[in-house]
Amino acid sequence: MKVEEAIQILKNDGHKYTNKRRDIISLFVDEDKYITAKYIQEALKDDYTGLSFDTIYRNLYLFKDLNIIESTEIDGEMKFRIACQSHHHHHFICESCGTTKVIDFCPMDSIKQQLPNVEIASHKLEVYGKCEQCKTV
Amino acid sequence: MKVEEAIQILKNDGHKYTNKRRDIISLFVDEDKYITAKYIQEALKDDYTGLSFDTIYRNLYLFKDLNIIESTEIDGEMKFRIACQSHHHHHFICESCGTTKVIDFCPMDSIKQQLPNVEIASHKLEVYGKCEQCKTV
DNA sequence: ATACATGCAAACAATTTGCATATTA
DNA sequence: TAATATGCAAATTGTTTGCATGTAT
Repeated sequence: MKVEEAIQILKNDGHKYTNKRRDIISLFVDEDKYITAKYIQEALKDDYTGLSFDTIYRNLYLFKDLNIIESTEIDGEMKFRIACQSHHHHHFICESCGTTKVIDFCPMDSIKQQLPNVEIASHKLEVYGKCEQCKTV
Repeated sequence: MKVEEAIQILKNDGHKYTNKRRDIISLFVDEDKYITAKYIQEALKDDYTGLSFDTIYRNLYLFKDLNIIESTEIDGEMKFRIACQSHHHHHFICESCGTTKVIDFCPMDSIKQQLPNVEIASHKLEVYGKCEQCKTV
C-alpha cells in the first residue's frame, strides 16, 4: 500500500491527518517488513518530539482496524507491517530483521476437508528463518 | 503421552518427582488440549496447598525442554498441551475451549520450493475456530 | 469551536527473578 | 546431606487506560 492511499483511508473514515500518523505510515511503507511498537518508537524518536507508546499503540490498532496494516504475534510481542493488498497469501518472516517474503500458497482447501464438523474462523501460516542477508554464509 | 512416560523422562533427566509435577502432568494428560498457566493454577488451586505461578512457569519451561509438552502463543498468552508423539502434524484449535484436532497435513514441501534462498528454521500452521461442542447450533 | 489526537502517569497482565525455606533422592 | 523444588515478593516487559491538554478540521 502507498502512503497516499493509507492517508485517504484515514481521512475517509473521519480521522485526522497528523504528522505523527504520516510518519508512522511512511515508516511502514519504507520498511516494508514486520516491526514492533518499540521499533517505531526508536525510528521516530528524533523526529519532532518523538512518540509515546500509548500514541503508537492507539494508532496501530486504528490502522489495523482500517486494514492499513496487518499484524502477527511472534515471541510474545505484536509485530506489524504495511498491508499487502494482493490476493490471500502467507509470509516467510526473517527472525533477524523482520523482512517478509510472500508465500503464494494456502493449504486451507485441503485442510477444510479434514475438519468437517468445526466452524473455522481463521488460520495462521507463517514460516520463520533467516533471509539471504541475515543467514550466516 | 502417558503420565508414567512423562515421569520417566523427568527422572531420567535428573529432576525430582514432586506431587505438584505429577499433578500438572496429570492435568495435561487428562485435559488433552491447550491450556494456560492460569488454567493450571485454577485447576490445582484446591489441591494440597495450590500452586504459585512461578512454580507453574518454571515447570512449564522444564516440561517444554523435555518435550513433555508443546506450546503455542494465542492472543498474547502462551498455551500448552501434552506433546503429541505421532508424526509431524498441525492442529485445529477451538477458540472457546482449547480442544485440538489433528490436521494431518503439512504444506512445507511445496512452500520450501518457493523459498530457495532463505534458511528455514521453523513454521507455524494453526487453524482456529469453534469445535462441534462450542459452535452455536 | 469542536471533536479528535496526544502525552503523562499510572494501571495492567503475563511472565520472570532473587532469595530464603522446604523437600526429594 | 546435598541438590533441587517451591513460595514469597518484587521486578520486568509489553500493552492499555484516565484524564488534561493540544491540534486538525
